[in-house]
Amino acid sequence: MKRNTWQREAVRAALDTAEGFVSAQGLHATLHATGSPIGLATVYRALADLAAEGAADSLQSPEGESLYRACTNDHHHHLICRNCGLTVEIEADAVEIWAKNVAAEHGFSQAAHVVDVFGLCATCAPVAPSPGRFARGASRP
Amino acid sequence: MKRNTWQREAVRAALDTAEGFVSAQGLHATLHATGSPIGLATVYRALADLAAEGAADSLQSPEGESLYRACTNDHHHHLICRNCGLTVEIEADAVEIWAKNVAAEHGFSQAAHVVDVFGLCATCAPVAPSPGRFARGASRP
DNA sequence: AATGGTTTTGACAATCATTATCAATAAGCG
DNA sequence: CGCTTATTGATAATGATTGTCAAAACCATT
Ligand SMILES: [Zn+2]
Ligand SMILES: [Zn+2]
Ligand SMILES: [Zn+2]
Ligand SMILES: [Zn+2]
Repeated sequence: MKRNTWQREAVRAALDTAEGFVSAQGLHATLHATGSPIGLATVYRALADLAAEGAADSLQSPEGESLYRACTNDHHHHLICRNCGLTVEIEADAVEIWAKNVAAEHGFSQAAHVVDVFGLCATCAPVAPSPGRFARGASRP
Repeated sequence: MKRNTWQREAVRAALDTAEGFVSAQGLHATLHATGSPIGLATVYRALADLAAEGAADSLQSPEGESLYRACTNDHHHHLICRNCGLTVEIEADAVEIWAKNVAAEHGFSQAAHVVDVFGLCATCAPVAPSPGRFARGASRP
């Protein structure tokens, strides 16, 4: 049976207040900064649970770090500024259908997909195009 | 000045012969198995260079490992069996257009995108019920 | 409220991919 | 052939994530 602990609530609350995607380490630091004595491993576990039960959305930064965000419970994707981390939720029914079809056409089942768009937001576009946190890994367009 | 070494050629050749995406560690193991004394760090560096100059395509497995593949120089995406690693190149003009549009609509520039579909291939579907390796990372479909 | 079986926590060690070091090597050039 | 300098590679270091396991917390039940 799944039990309710203040730790899990703390992580859920911290996720809700967080702006954009955050890492487990980042969330743990934030929680500590607000006085919470929660353990790092617990943050990892709570985030994994939240993602597994659909309460959190997760993706991997191009550097390989797992990032989490409170999920609105409906499937969507993200448009992420690689300089400042600004994240916009986007829906794309056409992509959903395409992904489902392309998997089926090749005999694949249990298909999931990774669809994320990285770019420079309107605010960051003018400034120096320094290779920020999200600078590596994406397929070249 | 960039120099030509047999190590870089070995990595390039190994990438060309590799089936589907391979990790740096995997390529290094393969090279060793064929008698090459190339160092692990060198494989990492060569792969990073190849990816940077567009000769290799890279993506991250749901487990966070960086995978590489010889790039055919034209933009495409991949349908990957999460059990055996079978990879199918897929093209999706609709997705390309969508990605470009959604970025523009939100004022994003220099947009790149990550679009990959993971699933179980026809061969692996009957024998792999465990969702283990994909429990984390990708957006839920 | 007290009990007790079970789950969860958390400090710490362990793992594992990747990167940094840095002396030794070798590519390219004249 | 020698020189300059990029490159290599053994190894240490890093850093995120996971495993361990005794102690603490949860919660149904008494
Ligand atoms: Zn921005
Ligand atoms: Zn989707
Ligand atoms: Zn397969
Ligand atoms: Zn594309």
